Amino acid sequence: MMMLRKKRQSMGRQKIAMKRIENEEARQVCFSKRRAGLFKKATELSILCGAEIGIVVFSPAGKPFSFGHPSLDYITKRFLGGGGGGGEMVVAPLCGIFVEGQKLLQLNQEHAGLTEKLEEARRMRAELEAEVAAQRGGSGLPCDVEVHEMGVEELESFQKRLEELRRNVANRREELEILCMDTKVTRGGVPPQLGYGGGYLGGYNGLYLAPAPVGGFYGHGQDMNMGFRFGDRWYS
Amino acid sequence: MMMLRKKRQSMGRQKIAMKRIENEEARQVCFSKRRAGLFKKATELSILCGAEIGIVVFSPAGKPFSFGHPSLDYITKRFLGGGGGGGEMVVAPLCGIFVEGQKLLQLNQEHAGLTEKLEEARRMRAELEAEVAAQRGGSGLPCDVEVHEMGVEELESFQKRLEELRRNVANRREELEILCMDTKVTRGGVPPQLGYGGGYLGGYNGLYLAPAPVGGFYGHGQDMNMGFRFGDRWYS
DNA sequence: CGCTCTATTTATAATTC
DNA sequence: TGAATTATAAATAGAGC
Repeated sequence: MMMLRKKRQSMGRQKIAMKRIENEEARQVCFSKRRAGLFKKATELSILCGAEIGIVVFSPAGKPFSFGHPSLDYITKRFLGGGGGGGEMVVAPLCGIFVEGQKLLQLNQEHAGLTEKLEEARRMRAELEAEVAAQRGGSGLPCDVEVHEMGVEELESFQKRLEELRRNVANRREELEILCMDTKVTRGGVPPQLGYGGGYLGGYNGLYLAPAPVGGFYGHGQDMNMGFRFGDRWYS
Repeated sequence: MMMLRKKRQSMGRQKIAMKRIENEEARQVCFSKRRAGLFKKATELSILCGAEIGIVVFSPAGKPFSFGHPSLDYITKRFLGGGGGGGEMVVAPLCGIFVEGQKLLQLNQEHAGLTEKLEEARRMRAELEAEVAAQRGGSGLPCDVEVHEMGVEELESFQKRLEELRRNVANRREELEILCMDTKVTRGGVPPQLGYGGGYLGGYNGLYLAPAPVGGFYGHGQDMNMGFRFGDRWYS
């Protein structure tokens, strides 16, 4: 028998022409994805090769985004100062950023610190949540291994607790029998605190989450010359 | 006889770890390729989406490279002008102050928001910690109230567990007695597999937070933070 | 939007010249 | 270095939630 292949769920990635995407929505979507991709590439480059990178991007809607490793400020200063190997001082293009960065450095750092702490707190929370869920789910009883590790005193007190519990269980059964189960009462379902059975495992780091760039247009740009300096030369 | 041409001429692209490439030559090669790739991506982004991009990169050897569309200069001015569209700001100082004010405002708001979130996360964490502690402290056994809420089936299975546990406890006692306690053995610690009850939930993929490459390169940097501004926020 | 999924296109690590 | 080649890892277009 043939394996009945599921109907194609997508046509897969299609090749696209290297020209401005006319559809506005598609263009915005593409921009978001590719900006993320670009920043990721930059991150990788800096990590893998120890390169220092600064990027500034204006979205089609005119919203500014930037990336910097170690920081835009640093890159700016370095660029201004003429950098190490290059020797020659590249003039003022980024000096404004430099000035700005100088004064904002402190706040930025503080901000970065806060973000980090937030991350950590959240991670911790997820872990704890999972732990709670695990204990609850496992009926809360210590497993055999744990019992096997106990010392005499621990065993003793543990035994007492067990006795107590047994009494409780017995009582409860009696109670239930008396009630004669003509009512499906109580026990709505899972206690609310439990939430998700498995615990949150969140895979994605929402690092790139961002407020939607909404903004006016500004009419210029498409046909201005593009190029890049490569070593000592300019390419276009 | 067929010419078995199958012999692999290369192993193809191999996956590489996201960490600094130690081999200097390989690092340089990788840098060249990836810088080209980065600039190409930037070009595509600007063409496809009409975005305006400026990039500055320092090679691991300290050589500066830059990319700009329409030009680095333009990007710089625009960035300085805070999206004014005109990009005509000529007087750096004034411009800097202006931009700074704008950003300060943004950052301050952001700061406030983050602080709030941090606090909330901490509160949540404390709560969960308390919960965990409570369960732990109670030797992990469900308390009376919980037993009192159980339904018949639950009670039944719970009873079974209790029986099992009792057996374990008994066994353990025997074991201990046999050992005659002339050796303080066992109880070393927690068996490795047990680890922390919850297990690792790693939701975090350090993609963009990668530990700085420890670039002893330019003699600075270890403690600088990497990050980028995305819309209104700074990410690190 | 922002995230997912899938099928493809691209980017590139490894290798050779 | 630099320019191919090759096989595989990654990015991402398109469509859906």
